[in-house]
Parts: sequence; C-alpha cells; structure tokens
Amino acid sequence: MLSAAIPTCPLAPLLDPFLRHSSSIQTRSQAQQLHALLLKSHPRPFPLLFSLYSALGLVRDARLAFAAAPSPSPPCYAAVIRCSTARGLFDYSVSAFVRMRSFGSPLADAVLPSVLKSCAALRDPHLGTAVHGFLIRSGWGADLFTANALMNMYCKLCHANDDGRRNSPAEVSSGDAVGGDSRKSGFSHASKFRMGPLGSVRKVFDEMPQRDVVSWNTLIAGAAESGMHVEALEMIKEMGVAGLKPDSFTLSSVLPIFAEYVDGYKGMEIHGFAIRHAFDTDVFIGSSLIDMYANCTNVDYSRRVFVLLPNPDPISWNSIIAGLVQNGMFDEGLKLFREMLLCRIKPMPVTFSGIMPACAHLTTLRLGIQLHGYVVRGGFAGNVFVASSLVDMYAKCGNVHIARRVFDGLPSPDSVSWTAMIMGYALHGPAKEALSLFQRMETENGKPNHVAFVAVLTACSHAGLVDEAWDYFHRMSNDYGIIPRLEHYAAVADLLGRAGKLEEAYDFISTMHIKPTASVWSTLLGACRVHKNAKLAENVAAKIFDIEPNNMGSHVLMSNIYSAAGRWNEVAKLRMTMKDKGMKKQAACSWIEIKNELHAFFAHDTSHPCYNKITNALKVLLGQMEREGYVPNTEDVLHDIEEEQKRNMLCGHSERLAIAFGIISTPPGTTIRVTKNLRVCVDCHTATKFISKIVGREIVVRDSNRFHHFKDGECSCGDYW
DNA sequence: ATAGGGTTAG
Repeated sequence: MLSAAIPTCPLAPLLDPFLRHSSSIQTRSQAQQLHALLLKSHPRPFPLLFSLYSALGLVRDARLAFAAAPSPSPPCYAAVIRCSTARGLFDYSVSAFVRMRSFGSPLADAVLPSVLKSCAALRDPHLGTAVHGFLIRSGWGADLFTANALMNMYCKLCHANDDGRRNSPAEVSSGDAVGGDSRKSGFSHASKFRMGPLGSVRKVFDEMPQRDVVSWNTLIAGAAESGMHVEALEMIKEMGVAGLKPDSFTLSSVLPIFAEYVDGYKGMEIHGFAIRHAFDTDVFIGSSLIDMYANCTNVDYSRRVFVLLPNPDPISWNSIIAGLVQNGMFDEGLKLFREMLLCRIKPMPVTFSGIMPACAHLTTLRLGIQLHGYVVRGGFAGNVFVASSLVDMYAKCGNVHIARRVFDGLPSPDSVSWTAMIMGYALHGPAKEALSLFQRMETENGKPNHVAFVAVLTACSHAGLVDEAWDYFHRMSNDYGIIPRLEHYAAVADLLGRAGKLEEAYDFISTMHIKPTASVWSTLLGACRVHKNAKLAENVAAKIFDIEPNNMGSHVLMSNIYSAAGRWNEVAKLRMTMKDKGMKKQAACSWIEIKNELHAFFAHDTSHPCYNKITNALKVLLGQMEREGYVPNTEDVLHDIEEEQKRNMLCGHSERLAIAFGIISTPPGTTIRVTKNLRVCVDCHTATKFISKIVGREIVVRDSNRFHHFKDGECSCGDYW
C-alpha cells in the first residue's frame, strides 16, 4: 500500500514485507525495530506504525512516536485517532483530532466515527455538538458511518445523567396522538420521537440518505433504553418493511423490555425467533435471555439457556448467578459461583453484588466474610454496588457494626447504600441511629425514595416510635410527593398494632387508599394476639379469610388466640378446618453454625447426636435461671395440658436447643448466633435474657422479623417486637 | 470505522 513512497530509500526492500504483512510483527521489540528502520528510511512517520503499536497494546509507544512526529500526515492522524479510540483513550483521541484541526490538516477518511465515539464515551455535550457542526460544514453529514456514530453519540448523551441503570423514567409510549409529522419518514410515531430526549437521534436518522442495520439498531436500542418500548418494537417491523432483517443486536436491545414488563410469553417468542435464526448461541442474546427468564421467575429456563451456551463469557456467568439468587435459589447461586471460579473466570464487581444477597438471605456470615476478602483482594471494595451489598450482608448476618464500618468507608454512598444501612439498624434495634442516618441522608444524598421510607418506618415500628412514624409518613407525601405504597401502610399498621393501638390500626387499614392485602391484616392479627383482643381478632381474621381463604399463618394465629383465651372448642374447630384444607403448620426450626457446620433443630427434636448433653445443659441452666428470678411464661404454650407439661414444652423450643448447643460447643465468651424461621417466642425471649447474663455471652438471634441482641440480661429490642 | 448483554436496598 504505502510501499509506493519507499523506493527512494535503500532500506525499502527490507521493510516492504513487514509493511505488507504487519501481522508478522508480534512483539514490542519487533515493532520498535521496525520503527527505527522507518525513522531512518523515511522522514515522515508511517500510519501503520501507530496501528501496529496499538494492536500490540503498546499505546504508550504509539503516543510517543506520534508526539515526536513533526508534521503527521492525515493518515497518521487517522491511525492515531482510530487506535486510541479503540483502546479506550478517548480524551487522547479527541485531543489528536483537535490538534489535527488546529494545523489545518485535511480530514482523512473514516476518522469522524472514531472521534464521535470518543465524544460519546466522554459524555461531553459541548464537544459532541461542536463536532456535529464541523462534520456538517465539511460535508460528512451524509456519510453512513459518520451518521450512525452521530446517532449513537446522541443516545449516549441523553443518558448522560442517569447512572446507567435499567429503569430510566419511561417516556409516554401509548398509542395516542399518532399521526404527526410523517412526511419525511413515513413513520407514525416520528413526531413524538422528535419531541422526546431522542429528538436529535431521530433527526439524524430521518435525514440520512441511506440507512443500514446499524442505523436501525442504534435507533431501536436508543428507544428501548429510553423506555419508549412500544416505539422500539414497532420499529423492528418497520425495518423489515425497509428491507432489513433484525439481527442479534436488534434482539439483544429489545429483550430487556420483556424482562422489565415481566412478559415471559413475549420473551419466549423472541427466544424462538433467536433459535430459528441461530442467534441463540450468541452470548449477548444468551445473557439477555437468562436475565429475561429470571425476571419472569422462570429461572429454570435461564439455566437451560446458560447450559446450552457453547462459550459462556463472564457476563453469562454473572447473569445466571444473579438470576438464581434473585429467585431465592441461594445455594444454587453459590454453587455456580464456585463453578465459575473453577472455570478460571475472574469475578467482577457485578459478580459480587449478584452473589452477596445469597449470603445475606442464608445468614451465612462466614461465607460473606470470605467473599468480602475476595472483594478486597480483587480491588472491588470501592464499587458502590458491591459495598452496598456488603452493608446489607453484614447487617442481615447480624453484624451491624461491621456493616457501618463498610458504609463509613464509602466515599460517596448512593441511595441504596444509605437505605441498606438504615434498614440494618431498623432490623437490629438502634432506632436512634436509623433516624439520624435518615436525616443525614436527606441532607447529604438528597431526596430519599420510597424504599428509604420503608426503612425508616420499619425502624420506628421496631422501636415503637409512633409519633415519629406518623411524622415520616406524612412528610413522605407532603415533602417528597411519594405516594404511600402497601409497604408503608403495612409498617404503620404494624407499629400501631404493636403499640397496642388496635382500633386505630384497624381504622387505618380500613381507610387505606389501596386495597389492603391479607398480609397487612395479618400484622394486626398478630398484634391482637399479643394484646389479647380476641374480639377484634375475629373481625380481622374474617377480613383475611375473605381475601385468602387458605391463609395458613392466620389460621395458626387465630388458633393461638383461641387457645390463649382457653376456648379449646374453637381451637379444635379451626384445627379441623385446617386439616380439611390440607394446611400444615410450618415447623419451628432454629439453626446455628459451629466450626463451619450448620446444625438445625426442630422443636422437641431429639435427633441431634448431642441431644443428651444439650438437655443436661438446659437443666443446669434452668436451675440457675430460676435462682435469678426466672418464671416460665406458659401463656403461649398452646396446648390443653397441665402446667408442668407446659414448662417442659418450653425447654424443647428450637431456639433454646440451638442456643444451648452453641454454649456447650464454643469457648467461653464467644458470641452465639442463632437463626429461627419463625418469630421468637415470648418465654424463650425472657429465658435468653437470663441465659446471656448467666453465661456471660452475647447471644444474637435472628428471627423471621428482626434481630435480638441479648447481653447482660437485656435485649436490644427492649422487649418490644 | 459506527450498534448489543449482567449488579445492590423493601
């Protein structure tokens, strides 16, 4: 190619084969030798040299060579600009372009697409529009590649302000007000398109003299990302009319739409299309399909797609792991994470934010700490997604202080980090911390969203702060314009109920502006049980059974309420109903991790190999507890049996077995961490307070609702839960 | 030369 320029040089015959077959240059020193020969043979630098250095990843050498060039030719500028863009050195690419313009050097072919790509990556609207103006003046406006790159740049620029997450605020995309300006494009929705944030993109598209698949794909992807879902799907049809077939790029930009709409059926149609056109082995499509099926709770299909991918890439792994975890298949997620490591695929920040919730839900602090170590070693600790998931994991695994330390280490926590931390305090009890953090969030992070309000209301609820909760509840809509959702109502109703304001709670739920669910009523039913209001309970239960006739939790609660009131006939009747409906009470279970091994206990479970030791320890403890003033509270033993038997029943509760086992299997002073699947029982709560004092241990119990930290005879919940 | 996939808090 350029060898035509060389004949004047005696070295030319030597160089020629290398310049013709640049792939024969494989190492840095070979490239440098060629560079040296070129410098000797030819006063002006060779464009190929820059491409060569860049292809070998030696961008520094390329830049040095370029900086030393006295007056680079247009092809040299072009090579440097293209290479630096391809290597991600966007600012360098732009400054080379600016330098080229300032010397008045003519524009080589195929430079502008790279410059525009760099402008897009830099998210600099002034730069972008300046280049746009220049390219029109210099007559490149009609160039297909340039216009495509221009569209892409405007797409990126209009998403410059959101933080890259999927749920950007959707444009109105219903079918109204169509018609509009259809002269130019002939497309019914063009006018709406032009008025939206993608106006510039659409304008470029409409004015292109010719369009290819990339043009369409860029426009479709832009629409899909801006929430203009209907338009995006409509345009796929239109591109067919224009004689262009959708390809794997087209599909991968519209698949997330079905994931977001949770329309697995439509998603499956696309999957079928992908299979028919042999796109289904494309990793991009594969990852989108995995995510789409996982979002539609059809994670088995996600798994099938993953298994059928011939060459899953790191993102495919991330997708399947996150998909499994999001669908509650925590062990499976962890298993795949281990497989991923075995396949020598390096985890990325997303891998950890995807897998960490599994540890949080499983309450497996040990594994969480291991992953945290991995995060630190991998240099991902500064990633706000990862850090937020760590905050959440530590809080959910019972270590709210470490959670706080991770949180405090974040240079700029986002709303998720704040909310995770506030929720952490809410779960553990220090409501003051939660409230003061919320206040800090308002000043430092700006507008709290609806989830932050769920967290702060939960904190109030768990601490019995009725007035504060009302204040937040009202400020939420008055100051921030957030319409209360079910979760907010539920938190307030729960709070009122637990504070004993049963009638007020009843009225509150009855006048909600959305239809209360069975679960909202259930919290009140629970409160009726605690505050022994059987009459209101019957009323509430009727509401629940009206919505969910087979709601098992409420049958159990109602049965407990009747037993507590000694109404054994009603209990029997309810039990019959439950039996008829085939409902089975969820068995109480507590578990504890000792030396990397999980020990689970059901109530009155004698199967554990250490069962005898455990009961002996409990017997000894009971004696000490009674000397300290412990009186068994048999109120909640809901069986029609003698008092003595009731006392024995209490000792067999699953949490007590787990705690006793923890005490006899760990060195003195070790914190005991127990998890229970149901709420902790009143008597066990009292007993654990005594036990913590007697054995001088901190005992952390996570029940289905919150954490209890027992220490020196006190509990962090202040006996309010 | 230009276009694509995955993540955290209730």
